[in-house]
Amino acid sequence: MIREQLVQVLERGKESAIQIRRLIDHHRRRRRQDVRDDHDVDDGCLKLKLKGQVDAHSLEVLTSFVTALSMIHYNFPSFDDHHDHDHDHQGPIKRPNPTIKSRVFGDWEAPHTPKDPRRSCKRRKTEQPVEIETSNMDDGYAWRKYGQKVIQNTKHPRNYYRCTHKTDQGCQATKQVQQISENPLKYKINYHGHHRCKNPLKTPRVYNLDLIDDQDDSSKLLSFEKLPNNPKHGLNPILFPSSSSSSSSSSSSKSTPSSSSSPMCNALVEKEYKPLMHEIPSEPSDHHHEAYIQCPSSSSSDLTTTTFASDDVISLAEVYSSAVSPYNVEVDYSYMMAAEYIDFSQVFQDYS
DNA sequence: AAGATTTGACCCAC
DNA sequence: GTGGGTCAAATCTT
Repeated sequence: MIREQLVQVLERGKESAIQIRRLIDHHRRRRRQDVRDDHDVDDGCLKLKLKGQVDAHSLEVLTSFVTALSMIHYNFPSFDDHHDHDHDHQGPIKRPNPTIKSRVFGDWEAPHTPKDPRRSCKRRKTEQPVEIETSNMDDGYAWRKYGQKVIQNTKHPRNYYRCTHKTDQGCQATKQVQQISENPLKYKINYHGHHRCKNPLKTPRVYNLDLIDDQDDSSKLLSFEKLPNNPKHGLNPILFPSSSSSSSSSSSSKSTPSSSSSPMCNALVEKEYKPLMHEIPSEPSDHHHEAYIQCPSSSSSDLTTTTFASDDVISLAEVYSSAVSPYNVEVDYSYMMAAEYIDFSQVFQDYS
């Protein structure tokens, strides 16, 4: 059973990787064609659109890996042992005896000693951190700073963050952020542990996605913001076509999503919108809503349900990902991992 | 007042 | 003994 799920998750990642390849090839061909035909090419617009599409697919690839690894770590803890021994060239890790120490999502907890409460929090990190370099400090998660340390041979101090939900939900995710000396505009971020909290994201996210219908040029974003013209349920799911040519016309008479803080938002939300989703009228909640999701290309009977926070602005891809996740609810949140984790500078080098 | 940040001290691995 | 990760009280911010 686990094996099938694992294959399924990885297959999805593979499919998305193929899509990325196709998108880039398609973009290259189209560009060559435009140059050959002597057409004016709005390169900036094209690049933005391609980036959005690649963003979405790369998110799926990343999610596939994260989900698969989580499944492996969770279901095959013995695999971790072999894995560590194989890759640790400094000799075998002195791992505590599992019979007396508990395993918590890849980290080994020290035994609890009431005399020294601090010691119970010390643990040996056996899991390799995920290391990225980025100029964007904000990865969308809610972090709380708990320390700062001057590290040898570095110009800037290292900052330590833990998930905001460590205390209320026991989330083990932490990250270390350090400014890179050679390039102060960039940060090296090490992520430790996985988010196990129910609501890891601090703000709604917006992605520019064109992956629902390749012929249709529009991206589709769903807003769950409360609008005055729908007082009954307080929910007004909206489909925003995003094939905008001008930059900012958020002053549209119609409503815009609540997460206007997103830099992509104004560019995306412009033209008239039309309802796509049908909310479930029963039990409206202040915080979460269930919603029927209908794929534009599917028949009307083909509906799935999912739940999102009332002020979420999310992409259809996230909805689909959430709805079809074969694993469990925890995994669903990994679909919302920050797209910024991927460095696209290489991908788009060709087009700059 | 509650939540976030700062910062010196503590603790563990090396 | 030292460096780095974490704690927790004090302080700041909202």
